[in-house]
Amino acid sequence: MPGMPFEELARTSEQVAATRSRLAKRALLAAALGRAAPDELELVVTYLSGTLRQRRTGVGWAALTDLPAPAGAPTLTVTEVDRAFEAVAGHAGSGSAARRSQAMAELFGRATDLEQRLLRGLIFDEVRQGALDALVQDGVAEAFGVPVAAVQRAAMLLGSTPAAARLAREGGLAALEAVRLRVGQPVRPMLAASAADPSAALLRTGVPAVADAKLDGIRVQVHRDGGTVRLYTRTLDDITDRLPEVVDAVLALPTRDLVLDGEVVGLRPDGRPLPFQVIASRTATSVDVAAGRDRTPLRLFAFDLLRLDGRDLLDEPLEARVALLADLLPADEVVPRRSVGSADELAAVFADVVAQGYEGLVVKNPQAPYAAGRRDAAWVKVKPRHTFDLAVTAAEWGHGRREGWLSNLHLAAVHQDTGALVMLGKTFKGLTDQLLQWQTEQLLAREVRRTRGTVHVDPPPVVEIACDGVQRSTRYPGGIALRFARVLRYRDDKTVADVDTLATVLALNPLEEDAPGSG
DNA sequence: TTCCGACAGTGGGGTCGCAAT
DNA sequence: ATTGCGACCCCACTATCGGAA
Repeated sequence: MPGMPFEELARTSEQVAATRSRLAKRALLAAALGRAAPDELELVVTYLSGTLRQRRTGVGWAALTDLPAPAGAPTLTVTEVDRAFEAVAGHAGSGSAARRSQAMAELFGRATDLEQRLLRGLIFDEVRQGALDALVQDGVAEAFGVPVAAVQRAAMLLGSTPAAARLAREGGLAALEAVRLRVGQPVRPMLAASAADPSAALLRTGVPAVADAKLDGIRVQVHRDGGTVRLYTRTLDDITDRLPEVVDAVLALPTRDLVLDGEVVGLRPDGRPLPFQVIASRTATSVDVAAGRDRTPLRLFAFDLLRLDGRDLLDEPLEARVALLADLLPADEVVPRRSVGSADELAAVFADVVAQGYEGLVVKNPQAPYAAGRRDAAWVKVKPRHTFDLAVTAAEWGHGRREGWLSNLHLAAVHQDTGALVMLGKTFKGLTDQLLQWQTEQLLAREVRRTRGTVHVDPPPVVEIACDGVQRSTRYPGGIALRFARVLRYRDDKTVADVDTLATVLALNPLEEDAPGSG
């Protein structure tokens, strides 16, 4: 059994990239899926989604310098490519970078030019063919003659589109519909769309609505099976070992098995949430967890219940799941929430939670079942928006569809004492194509200096910037950086004399609290 | 015919673990 | 001991296609 040529996938990817029609992309994907051998289907699904099966390979750009020239003729199979990545992933750690480079050189040396391009795309997560997991699910549905919704649901419950594809091929619709939520098998989380303000959110969810306080922490999915608890992140990574205090809290619940969805945060003595950075530090490390737990204890705030003591709740309406959650958990282990019946009421709740230090609200349709993805916007998040006028001191050339345009702007405030410009971060968000073109012309006309990839300008134009807040930074001279900055508009009526000061930006969030445990 | 939901793309800052220096 | 790389946590926004209205 020779196996599917990798070249065939490379050619499919090239063709998918070449058309903008989604229907045409879907047809190309379906054709390739239909040609895959049974034991290679999951790999084909993975590669056509633009990803590798191995979550971490340890291979980055440093390991891909000095690659051999492309092979003249294709010989690689899909399975051989997977084996090569499995080998380097296997000795990421014990092996040396040199060993990984060597293995990659061997793989690339056997790949044609077209294949090398796909390999690079898979490694760097930039295949850019205009099709990712969602479109591949469409392709799976077409290839095996099943409804897309069934593929989506099975992929959600299995946490895997390749696994859903295998079921679709082997057992059709019946096999897909037989998939059930299993304790210990993380499911893809339901996501929220976003809205500019509370009333806009309410227009999408309808009235009445459930308004949950939005906590700025780490999303965690909890699975308990008797005495065993597992915790998973949004991308379904297992972080159980990093949060023993959360495990203990779940074990203390009067239940045999459950699956619930929530946010992990830490609280200050006054009950207000800790900054995101502090929480991220705790959840990102598995070294000396006990010390971290003592210094910064974290807590789970649940907001949804997917299963309780053998009973599947995914298809129950939110209000029923929420009621069961309230019965099961102490009030201080559930996200603060209110039921609201009007836009005025919601606006008041929004002001209230923001004043209490929460990130905002997630407004929810009480009738909606639990379903992965953003479909139908049953959940809508709203956050307060802060704005500043800042100086654009430089801009970086864009990539991909922004090739040839100055895209990523360097933003600076004015120091209130010295008058010097202090860089606070960058942004490329909020720009229309028209604005990209316009700003490229404007900035080039002000060019004073150029370094690799960056054009420096003077005098700096002024932009109105929105952001979610500020955070500590070791990267920027002011010691702070903007969080989620985006361009609202250029202010041609303003000059650098009108730019906001560092003190003004800092006033948004004084960051006066020290690291927990230090005082 | 127009509208709008879903999707992909373009990247941002911070933090950690680990290997190389 | 420090630095650089890779991975992954949080995330906003625009353009586009194609089905819905």
